[in-house]
Amino acid sequence: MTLNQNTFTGEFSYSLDAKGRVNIPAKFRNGLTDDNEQSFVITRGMDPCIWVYPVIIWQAIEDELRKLSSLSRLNRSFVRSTVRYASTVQYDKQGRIALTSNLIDYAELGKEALIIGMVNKIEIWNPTLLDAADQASKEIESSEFDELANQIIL
Amino acid sequence: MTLNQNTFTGEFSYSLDAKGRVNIPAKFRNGLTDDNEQSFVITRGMDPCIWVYPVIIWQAIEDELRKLSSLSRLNRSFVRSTVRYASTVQYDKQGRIALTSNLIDYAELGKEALIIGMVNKIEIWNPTLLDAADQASKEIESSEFDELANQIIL
DNA sequence: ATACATTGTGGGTAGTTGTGGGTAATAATC
DNA sequence: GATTATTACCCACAACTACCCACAATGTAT
Repeated sequence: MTLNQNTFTGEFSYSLDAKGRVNIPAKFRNGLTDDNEQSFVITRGMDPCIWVYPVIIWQAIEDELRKLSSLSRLNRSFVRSTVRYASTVQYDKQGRIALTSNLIDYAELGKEALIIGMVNKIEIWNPTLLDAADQASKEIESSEFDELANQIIL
Repeated sequence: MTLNQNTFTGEFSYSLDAKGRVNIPAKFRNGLTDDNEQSFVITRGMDPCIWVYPVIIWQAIEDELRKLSSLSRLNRSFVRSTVRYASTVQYDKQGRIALTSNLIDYAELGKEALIIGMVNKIEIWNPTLLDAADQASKEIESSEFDELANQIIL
């Protein structure tokens, strides 16, 4: 089955082990192109979660960042904040990646972890925090969602 | 018979088996173009039912979502809510797809399932819930239907 | 009306996937 | 340099999923 490559959808409930490892769902691993060499870049998300990019996709982001002039203070600050917590990880023979303690703290991860496909990247959430985020957005966004939904035909 | 491809109409009453599989009506399978590789994307409907898209149609949606920048909180939230429950499934040699327990719960499916063609997608309903939805809409919509009917030539 | 093909339903089996933990190699600390 | 902590690699089990075969009911053609 040749679907879109390096593309992720769906939600999975997995667990962090004592060593801070999480499984990458088999469906996601199988969708990875070979040039990624079983590797992802993990970094802080803009929400309180961990973002996981295929290295190939991440390289494109790096290229964009490279174009931003360091003369601007805003640019420097933006580049720093996106790159600062990023590291490359390769999954082991069981399909797991090791998260850094820094990122685990940031996303407030306990034993449970929700893994969510976000098209071009993956998010790792503390289920409780995601619920809270869902609630918060539900009230605000329903009308704005309608507007977006009008642009994209479901 | 060469009707419109990837297009679905009609209602079928099928059953879920113990493993959570449903048959896709033969008429729907035969209408699928080959580039779908016998596969659909299943996800939450906006009503309490399951939406089933031919992968080709879904890929167009994904491409739209990919264009939305993750810098906007609204966009992140929108992408997450659309993609979160979506997964690709391929039907087996008997023409069945396996539903996820998540979606079965959401649509409150028991043994009976109503499968309804919705032109560019398919809906899977709990018959009881569909009756209820029918009742609820009957009262409200008849006048609004008239308005829509003026835009679309039947 | 009969024979044949197709379609829907059920279940068994083998392979895959998630999870836990053990051991060796590397790095950090005193 | 010795000891401890951390990281990477390997193996093992249990749960789940995908694949296969079988049968019954329905529809179609001769």
